[in-house]
Amino acid sequence: MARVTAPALPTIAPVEDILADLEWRGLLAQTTDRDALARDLAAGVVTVYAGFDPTADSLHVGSLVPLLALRRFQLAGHRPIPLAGGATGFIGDPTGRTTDRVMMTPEEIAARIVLIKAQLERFLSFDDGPTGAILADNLEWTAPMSALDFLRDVGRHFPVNQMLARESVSARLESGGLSFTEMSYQLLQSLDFVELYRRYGCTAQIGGNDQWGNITAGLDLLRRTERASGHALTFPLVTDSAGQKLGKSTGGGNVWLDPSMTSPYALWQFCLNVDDQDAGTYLRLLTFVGREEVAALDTETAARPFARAAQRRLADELVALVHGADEVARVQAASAALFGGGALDALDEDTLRAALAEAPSLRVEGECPAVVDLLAEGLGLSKSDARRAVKEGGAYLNNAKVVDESAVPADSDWLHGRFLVLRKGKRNVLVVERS
RNA sequence: GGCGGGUUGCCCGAGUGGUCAAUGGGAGCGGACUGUAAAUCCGUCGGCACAGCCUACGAAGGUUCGAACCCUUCACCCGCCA
Repeated sequence: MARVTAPALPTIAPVEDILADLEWRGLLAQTTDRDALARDLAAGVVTVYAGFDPTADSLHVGSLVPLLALRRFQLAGHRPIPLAGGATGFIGDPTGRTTDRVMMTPEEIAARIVLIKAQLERFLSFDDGPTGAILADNLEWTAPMSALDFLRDVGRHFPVNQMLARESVSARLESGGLSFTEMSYQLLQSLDFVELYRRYGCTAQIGGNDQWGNITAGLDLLRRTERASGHALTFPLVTDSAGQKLGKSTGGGNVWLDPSMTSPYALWQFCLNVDDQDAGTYLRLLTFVGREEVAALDTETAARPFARAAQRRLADELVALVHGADEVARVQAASAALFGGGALDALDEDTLRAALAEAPSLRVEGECPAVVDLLAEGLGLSKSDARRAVKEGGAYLNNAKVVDESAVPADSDWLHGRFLVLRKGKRNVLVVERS
């Protein structure tokens, strides 16, 4: 039996020095005493945690930075703890916000936590060994605590003048103030660090650079209550070359990990459309591809930008990481079919069917609606938007421009008698199937 | 509790009785150019049964032939005072 020749995705390049690797990837913004951290990492298993608040029903591509960083630590022989913010999600982190968060009901948060936890579990190995990951939820130790205990045991250690000085708080004071509830966020996060230390000997917390204040607050609390010292490590806040936060699609929406919110196809397309100058950066941040290979891809992209080698690799790696290697081939086939540029009637039925599963699609029965209605329905546009697309010459039926706003697909338009490929602009494709 | 300021479309932000679906900027979308990239230029940018109609300027009432704009009450935010 011949071995399967398809490359094993995702690629996991071996790493000798975790800190050096993080630095090369552009994942090191600040650390507390770096030499001490390096010594601890070299001396044995270090338990590292990162927190994930349930701000939506799914994590998004941006959340992958800390999550994959946990995995990087695990691969380097350390124990990762992904922490779901069942309690902190209640409060809402004021960091980087100018107004109060909208409070969610406990039921909403609980439902979200279930979803988030399932996603956190996908990226780490939860074996019984010394580096097996531990899934934690800060509601576990926060919920049983009384308000009095909290104020006495935790609040006591927080000088208000220091809290006020923190960037996340002072920024809010400038822009209209914040509630006591929100200001308490840093106490909760600090308590998490201490609890994870007590329970699992966790001595390091990682997060975005905007979390620096919250993380060091935790270190302070750890020192005061446990007389223990820990480490903080933050990543630079990643933005693309246009200053957008990582993981925002061109449409402005988040690129989610949940396939029902962002399809594998959409994720792959998102990667393929990454700016040339961001592709290498993303490869470093969001994949485990090694140094030499990334350098080669950078060179290749600079030499033949139109081939988008880095973007393609990023797309393959990320889809494999998030949705599994099996999904990659399907998505590639769908993308090739829909963007092949050739005559669509040359495509075979199987390819079209595959595209149907990956790309936005629509099923019609009986009489076929007008092109405008199909676009609106299938791509989630308003009728006005769809009509406008036609008016502006941006609507295509089987790669032919649609000029008439009231056009209805003719019988001869159906590929293989049952498929239509509609497009709005260059990259929004819709496959329609009739039964 | 008192006084003052504020609440406009996805965001910022003009407008202060008719000419306002509401100036401008950003984001987004479409086109041209390309490589499903960037930059640039042009267009577009509430909804719909689309040469028209409907809904909108925090909420509810009122004045008026006519209100985002004037009045009243309410909600929320900010500042100062208690």
